[in-house]
Amino acid sequence: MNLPDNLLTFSDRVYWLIDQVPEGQIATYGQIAMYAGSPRAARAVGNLLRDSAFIGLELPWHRIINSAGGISFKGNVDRAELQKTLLTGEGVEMNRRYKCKLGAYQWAPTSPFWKEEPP
DNA sequence: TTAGTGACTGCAT
DNA sequence: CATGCAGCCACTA
Repeated sequence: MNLPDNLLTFSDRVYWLIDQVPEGQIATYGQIAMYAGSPRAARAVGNLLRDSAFIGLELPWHRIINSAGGISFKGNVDRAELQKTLLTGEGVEMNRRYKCKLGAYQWAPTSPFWKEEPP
């Protein structure tokens, strides 16, 4: 599969994919990793997402959650609270343990590049 | 080239 | 359910 110049690297695809997730929907780290072409790089996706904030990229970072349907911000309470607030504001219902029903909001790629299968 | 890092995951307890 | 843990991986210094 031929990828466009702006999606040649893993990180490029990760950022691009995350940017595709629409309001009111969510995706897991593992899901992003899979569509980016490295099924077992969920942890790396988390790292990239953390870096994106430092770099200054504007992404819907709050729409990415873990495989359990919860927020993965054990270390930063403020950030976790913000993520919960943002998601709730978009209609994604979360319980007081920062978890939501994955199946009810999970996103699926619509791009011609990943709709059928990962690159 | 190598070793360390961590917004992850699946499975066992 | 909630914890613990080993395996995994792109990045970086």
